[in-house]
Amino acid sequence: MSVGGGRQTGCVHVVLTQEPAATVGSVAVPEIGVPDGGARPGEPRHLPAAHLADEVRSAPGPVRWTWDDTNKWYPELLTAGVRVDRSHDLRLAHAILRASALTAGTAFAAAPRGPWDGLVPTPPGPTSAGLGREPAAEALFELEGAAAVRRLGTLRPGRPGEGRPGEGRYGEGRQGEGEPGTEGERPTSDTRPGDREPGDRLDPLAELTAQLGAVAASADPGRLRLLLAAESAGALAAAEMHHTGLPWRADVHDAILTEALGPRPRLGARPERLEALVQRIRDALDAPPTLNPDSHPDLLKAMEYAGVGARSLRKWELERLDHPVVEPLLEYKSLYRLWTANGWTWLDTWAPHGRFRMEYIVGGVVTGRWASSGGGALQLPKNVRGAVLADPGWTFVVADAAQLEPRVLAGLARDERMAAAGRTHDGTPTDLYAGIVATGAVETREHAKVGMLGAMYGGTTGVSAQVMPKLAKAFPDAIELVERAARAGERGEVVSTRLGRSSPPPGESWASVQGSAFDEDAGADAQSRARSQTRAWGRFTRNFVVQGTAAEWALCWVASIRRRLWALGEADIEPGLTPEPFARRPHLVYFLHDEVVVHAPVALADAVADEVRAAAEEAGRLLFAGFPVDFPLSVAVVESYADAK
DNA sequence: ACAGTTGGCGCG
DNA sequence: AAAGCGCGCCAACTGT
Repeated sequence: MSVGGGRQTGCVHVVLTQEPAATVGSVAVPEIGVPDGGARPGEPRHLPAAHLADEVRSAPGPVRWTWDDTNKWYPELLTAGVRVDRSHDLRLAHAILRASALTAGTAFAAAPRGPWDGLVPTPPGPTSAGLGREPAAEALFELEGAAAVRRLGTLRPGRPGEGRPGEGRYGEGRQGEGEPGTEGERPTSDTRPGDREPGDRLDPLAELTAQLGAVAASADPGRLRLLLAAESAGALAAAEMHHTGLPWRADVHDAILTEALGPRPRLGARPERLEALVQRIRDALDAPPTLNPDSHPDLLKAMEYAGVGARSLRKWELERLDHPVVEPLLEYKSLYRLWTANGWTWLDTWAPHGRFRMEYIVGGVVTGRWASSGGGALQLPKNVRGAVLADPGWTFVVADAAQLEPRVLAGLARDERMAAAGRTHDGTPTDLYAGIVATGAVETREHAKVGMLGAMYGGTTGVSAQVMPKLAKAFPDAIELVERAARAGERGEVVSTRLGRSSPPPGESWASVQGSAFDEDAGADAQSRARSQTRAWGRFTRNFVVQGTAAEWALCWVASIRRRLWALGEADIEPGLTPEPFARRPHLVYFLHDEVVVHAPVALADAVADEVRAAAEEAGRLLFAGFPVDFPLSVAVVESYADAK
């Protein structure tokens, strides 16, 4: 493939652009950080969409495939059995670079809103949008060009269980900048469909050039470069996990449900175990058969009438009461949750053919964590994890980072004492909370844990508040870092993670609430509202630096695991249900903030475990080079996810 | 009839 | 013990 004049040693960007006539043009520019800093595009080549997989497969050297949105391109390539090694997701990179404090003052940050601002993520899975596979798509491309691409990006193949939850999450257009800052409001964005002009068109090459310029001009190009590479690698991993899916045994899931709830009921009916509990609840409350336990107002009224003395239905509050209704009600709530959130309907909708194909939204959380849409990929309850069973001849390597956030805090603050608490005298990594106890700072592991959580979340009450001063004395650097982040947030300032992802500014209504508190005639309630809002934002920024940096560690970890697993090569094994290009290779199947699950041929399990550990060390080095903080994992090789930990 | 909010709980 | 961070999802409820 002729990738143009920018080709040097190392990695080039190849920019994929959707052309109006359903062709794919590719353009090459020098990699980030070439001496002149400029982008020198090669001649664009136009080729039929159907040829792209071959193009990628036969790329002669290291290429960073650069595209507007990973999910518009990669699913089709995976379906064709082609894996991409490196990528640059312009949408994700744009969002980071626009907000980062490291690029403040660059032309990129100062530019007015454009078509790349607030793009709505494309859902995963092969769709008509990327490569124009479907005839209808091609026709539209010819008619309307890029505008049609965007519209088609919102279409998706039908699924079992139409009208599935979360459908409205994806859509045309862009997201607004968001106006966070009203009381209790989180800094997430609202969709503002329709505010893109019809003539707007994404120009990936121009955007890449602008992004490379912003990185080069930033306060720390190295960190941003790492962040963008990790974010994009995460997008590849997420698309691959959707492609392969998480092994899911419907028969085992059904057995779990039947055991807990009774046999699957006819549509619209309660399972028999739930029905029996409803009877017990009604009896205990002396309530009529019309009492609907799913209606909070109804139930609270009936409980008040029966003199139970509950003012809410929260589990922890019910547990404190002494009344015959408590036990059946708590059990009902728990089983009801299983039934509605992860019952037979969920199984049919999300894991119909031996795989749960989760939809991750990379960068979907302000802190940089992944979000998910539909299926609740990040909330898989422990009681159904037994259905996650490896294919015959395969096994799972499950790994999670031990005490990730406090260790990240130690690294961020370069707190040598806290880092040292995470290992024994001979340097072996150990339980960080036990290590904190060993320093004499606090008395019990539970105190160490609650204290650290309080420090990172902004806890102000209970044990957490009691222990904090002790921690501050023993680990002044770490505590100082989160306290400073909190104070910055209270002043309305932006804070940043290790690699340069920055928190959103508080927003206009925040300022107006603050302003009204300073009025001459400000009432006490206005002042207290402002104060409470200020503190809430401080807790947000306090947590942002830790949670966000932990997310960066996890991104680097996943990126490294992904690369290392591929390097392990193929095993001599029956593919099972896993599609190419992973049919005979170990591959990531699940990611949960600080935990991964790798589906691996049994013969490779030990090698996989080694690579996962090596990847954790690599992630630590990438973020905190030269600072001695460890990121130990607990690793288990198991047939069932339920058996991990 | 439909969209947005609320209370509650699942996960880290 | 039950609040301090970040989410998604459900059903019921509220607003239009």
